[in-house]
Order: sequence, then structure tokens, then C-alpha cells
Amino acid sequence: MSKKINIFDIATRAGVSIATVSRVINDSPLVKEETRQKVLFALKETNYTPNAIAKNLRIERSHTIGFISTGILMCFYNLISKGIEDIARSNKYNVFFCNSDDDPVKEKQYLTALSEKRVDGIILSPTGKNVKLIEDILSFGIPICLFDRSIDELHCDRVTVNNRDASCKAVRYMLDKGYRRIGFISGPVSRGTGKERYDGFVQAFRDAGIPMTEELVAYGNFTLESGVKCTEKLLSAGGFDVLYVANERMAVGALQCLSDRDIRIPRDTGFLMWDDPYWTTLLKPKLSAISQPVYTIGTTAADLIFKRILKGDSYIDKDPIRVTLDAKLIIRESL
Amino acid sequence: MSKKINIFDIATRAGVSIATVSRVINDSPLVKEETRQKVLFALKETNYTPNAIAKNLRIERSHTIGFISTGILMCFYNLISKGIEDIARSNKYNVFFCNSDDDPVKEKQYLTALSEKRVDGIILSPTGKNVKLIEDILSFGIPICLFDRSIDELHCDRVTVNNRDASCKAVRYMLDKGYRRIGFISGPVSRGTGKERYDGFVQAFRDAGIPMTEELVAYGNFTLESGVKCTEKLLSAGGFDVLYVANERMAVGALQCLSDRDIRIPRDTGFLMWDDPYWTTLLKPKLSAISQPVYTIGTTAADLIFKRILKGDSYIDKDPIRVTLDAKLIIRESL
DNA sequence: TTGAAAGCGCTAACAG
DNA sequence: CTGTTAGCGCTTTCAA
Repeated sequence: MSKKINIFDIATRAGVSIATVSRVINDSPLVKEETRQKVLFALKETNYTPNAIAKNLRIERSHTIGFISTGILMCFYNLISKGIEDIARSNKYNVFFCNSDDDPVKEKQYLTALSEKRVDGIILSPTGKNVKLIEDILSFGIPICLFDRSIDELHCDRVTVNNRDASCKAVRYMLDKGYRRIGFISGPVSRGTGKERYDGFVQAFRDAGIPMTEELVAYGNFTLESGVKCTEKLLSAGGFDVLYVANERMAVGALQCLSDRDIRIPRDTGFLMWDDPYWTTLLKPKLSAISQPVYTIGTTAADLIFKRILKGDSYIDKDPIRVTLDAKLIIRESL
Repeated sequence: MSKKINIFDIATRAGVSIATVSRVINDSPLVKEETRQKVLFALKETNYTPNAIAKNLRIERSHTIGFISTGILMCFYNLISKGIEDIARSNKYNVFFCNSDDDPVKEKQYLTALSEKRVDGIILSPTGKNVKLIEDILSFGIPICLFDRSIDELHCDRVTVNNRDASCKAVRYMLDKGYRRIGFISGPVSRGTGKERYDGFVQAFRDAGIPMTEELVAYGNFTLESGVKCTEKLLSAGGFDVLYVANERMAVGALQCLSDRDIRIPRDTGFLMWDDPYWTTLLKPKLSAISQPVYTIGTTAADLIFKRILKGDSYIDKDPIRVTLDAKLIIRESL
């Protein structure tokens, strides 16, 4: 590999100073056209590639943001990523995509790496731990925008979905339809989206004045495996006439389980799931689902981050902005 | 935001030189334990965050690689990404995930940005254009590993799948089963995976000594929409007794189209698709598919890149390594 | 309109 | 074992 060309080499070739080369590269207007041409020529001739690392060190800005999701495998994150990527691109930013796998240790490693790399902002779906570290990063001057899940004590931007409300409406819909044995595969209810969706479930029963059967709720952890297990549990607990699942991964597990036992939808049970991956309409019957505005979640989070980044330090202490988006119930054929 | 703490501040606090601080941070063995403790103390006290940008500038290595895929939306890329991320993490690297959308203009922008940011390597699914630029980057000293698609004239590592062979075997299987009107939704055949899968298709007929019907192949461009269109075309061209689709996106389109017209699998037609997203087993019947070792593609590409990165410049000129992985036919119920 | 020079924060000889 | 110092490649006053 040949010695890399730098701004000094260009300056020498063009017979100007490095300051002038820098000006040309950065489209400064205060360069005589003639001089500019000389520099441009030297630039082409050598196909010089500016060193962004040096530049970033100097201007103290990396033109990079970080994105930490809790699981790269979920379709759910694909469109969020795309939203973020699109907004970043339009701002001439690159993004570090990281995946914590919902593991606080990995999350910590990535948060640390990202702040050492001096990203200009971080979009994060938090595991719920590392709160102190996140606060440190914030006070270090790096804006953070939470999405999907949120952490109450954290004083930062966030974009979430009205989980509780959407869940409540969905359950009410089922109740209105006459379903009574609603089997619910819930996420963990200690906090976060799992809790909110659960709360909505409970609320709907309360609103309707119908007693809720505790045996009809099974608590999973949002993984495919737990979807299978919970379905089995509900089945052996007397079954249900509709199955309501709190996220996509568990829904896949549930669907597999039902299929293995030849329990048909909608003949033997209704079905409703959170998240609406593109394959829901490929199944027969087409699956009803609670659809989150995934692409918008991504673009919104990115917009919030760029608002902070572009406004500079003066904006850092501004109050957090909290955006709540609507998830909506899409009725197809499974219910 | 408070003034950032740097290595100099730590040195002052600990009453040592910046060189010593640097040594402690980098776990150099030649520091007296007592001194190390003093520095460590100052480090904790301030929660200092090393500036990786400055470090990278100095050591001329960014501990970052770039990944450019041609479409973030495909399930196909999810596991590839995961493979890359896993390997990168184990090497303490971060990765810029970029998405060209198969657009040469975006690809060019990203390639340029990545080389300016001095990534230590790039994993790329090429659009096929920008060959000159890719060569420049290579000769600039940044290793590149192509995956999925390859470009013959490029002298660099690549990991691909035996598209032609797998396609040929799959078609032979169908022929052996007695299918004769095999409708084929092909990708573009000018080059790349599209061409290879098409070639395999042709070959199988030739091997079997069975004449191939040109009206039974429709040429799409790997998008969902083209999957729909091609299916319609084949249907109006007299139909087929099995439908063979060259990638996932087009398969989704085809499936939607068949479903809309109430053409059932396998009652009315057989079905075989390239790629094996996790939902294939959720459908009834379970879909037969040609499965690519996606996770392995990711880890292999990343391993190749890290081999070059870690061996340093001396390795740069070594001959390209070309890995070909097997895609395998998985027979389920649709065929 | 241009150039000289001072760093950005860090690492790595080199000298002690 | 520790400190001094010279850069890495770039931007940005400040002067000319």
C-alpha cells in the first residue's frame, strides 16, 4: 500500500498552503477561482481521500450516530432501522448499528464504545439497566433518544407507542365480539412494553365489567421459545377461544405450536398478535394484528436526535421531548 | 456541557505524565503498581472517557468496519448482519451498516464516506457499478470482501453461494418428480445471482434432455412487485404446475398473487422458492425452499476481512480468497 | 485572498 | 519505570 496522500501533498502540488486546500475542500467562498482550479486539479490527479478522522478530531464532531436495538432478528426493527438510516443519510451522517440482544452487558459495552467514538447522538432501545451510565453519557453532552421502551427516571427524548391504550382497545374489541376465554401470552410485566400491554388487557376487562381469568394469561419473555411454552400451558389449562400474543416472536412460536397440534384458525381459535410483519397476510386466514408505525418510529427518533445535534450545545438542556405514536388494530380474518 | 476531560487532566490529577496515563489506559505492563493505582484513581474520580477519534488518528486504525447491503428489508440480510456483528464484536470492532437499496449512487456515497472515515475493511454486496471506485479503495489499502454477488474483474475476497448448482439440482428434483410445466420467476439474467440461478435452471432441462419452454420463464427484478407481475404473466401464458421463484421478495409477491386468485398450493400448483425466511414453515402447506447459509455467509465474510485487517499490510497483496458455500434444497410440503 | 501556526487528544520513540 | 516530545491530518484564528 502506497503512502497515503494528505492535505499537505495536495498543497505542495498545487503550490498553495494547506489552509487554502482546506478551504477548497470545504467549499469556502473566499478562494479565488483560479486558485480553486489549481487545487481541484491536484485533487483529481491524486484522487485524494480526506481523512475524516483527523477532521472529526479537529471539529469535535463525528458525523456519526449510534443505534442500539435489543434484537437484530426481529422484523420489527428492520423498518425502524430503515427510518433511521434514511434520516441519517439525508443529514450526511453514518450510523453504527449495534445489537444488545437485550443483554445489559452488551448494552454497556456498546454504550461505552459509542461514547468513546464520540458519536454525536445515540438512539437506544434500553434493556432497563445501565441507567447510571446513560445519565453519564447524557451529561457528557451526547444526546440520547430512547425508543420502544422507556425509562421513567431518565431525562431524555423518547418515542414510544401507546401500548396500553392499543392493547385495551384490542381486548375490548374481542370482548365485544363475544370472545370470553381470551388466552393472553404476555411479555414480562415488571415494566416496559410488556407491562403496558398487560395493563391494557386488564383494563379492558375491568371496563367491561367482566371478570378476568388469571389462568388464561401466560407470561413469556418475548422469545419464540416462550411463545411455544406459553401456548402449551394455556392449552393444558383448559384452552381458549382466541389467542392474543404480545409480540411477533412469541406469535411465531404460538403459531408453530398450534399448527403442530392441528389447532386451526379461525375454526378452533381466533388469533391476534402485536406487530404486523409482512407475512401476516400470506397466511390463511390472514392474521389480524396490532400494527406499530415502525418506519415512523425510526424517522421520529432520528429527527429528535438531529434536532439536538444540529442546534448545538445550547439545546442540550432543553426539556425532553416525548412523542407517543399510535399502534392500530387491523382486523383481517383470524378474528 | 462541562469541558471534556482529557488525558492531560488525568495526568495532572495523578501527578504523572500523559505517557504514563496512556500506558495505564492501554494496560502496558511497564508501570509500577503504585503509579497505576494513582492513575486508576484519577480515572474513576473523573469518569474520563478516552477519545477514540484522537487515538484512531494516531494509530491509523479505526476499529471499525463498513457493511453495505443492497436492501435492509430482506430477512435474508438479517442473519448475515448478525453474523457480521457477532464476529466484529468478538474483535472489539464496531460496524457501520449501510444500505444501498441496490442504487449505485447510494453505493458510491457510502463507499466514499466509509473510506473517508478510514474504516479498516468493507463487506459489500455490490450493485455491479462503481468498479473503478472499489479498485481505488482496494489499492488505497482498505480490504474489501464481496458477498452474495460478485464481480469477476475485481481482485478481492468474496463469499458466494453455489447458485447455479443449487438451482440445477432443485429443477432436476422437480423434473424427476414429474413436473413438466415449471413456471420460473427469474431475476435479471445479465449477471450475478440472477444469471446463475437461471443458468442452473436451463442446465437441468438440458441434462434431462427435456425441452425447456421459454414462455414459462418470467424475468423479474427481485422486488415484490415484479413477483406479482411475473406470476400474472405466467398465469395468462397458460399456467404451470409448479412455480419456482428466484428470491424471497418475489416469492412474497407470487404468494400474494396466487392467494388473491385462490390458486392453492399444492392442490393447484407446487411451489419452490429461493431463500428460507422463518415464516416458510408457518404457512400451510409448509413451503419447500432453497436455503442459503445466511449466518455463515456473514461470519465468513467478516472472518476474511479480519484476517486481512489483523495481518496488516503484508497481507494486503495476498491472493484473493474465494469461499463458496452450499445452498440446500429443503423439501417440505409445497412440492 | 492567502499563509503561518496553533492546536484537537492521543501514542510511541527516545532518553533518562 | 517514567517523562519529553514529535507528530497523526485537519481546521481555524490571526496577520499579512
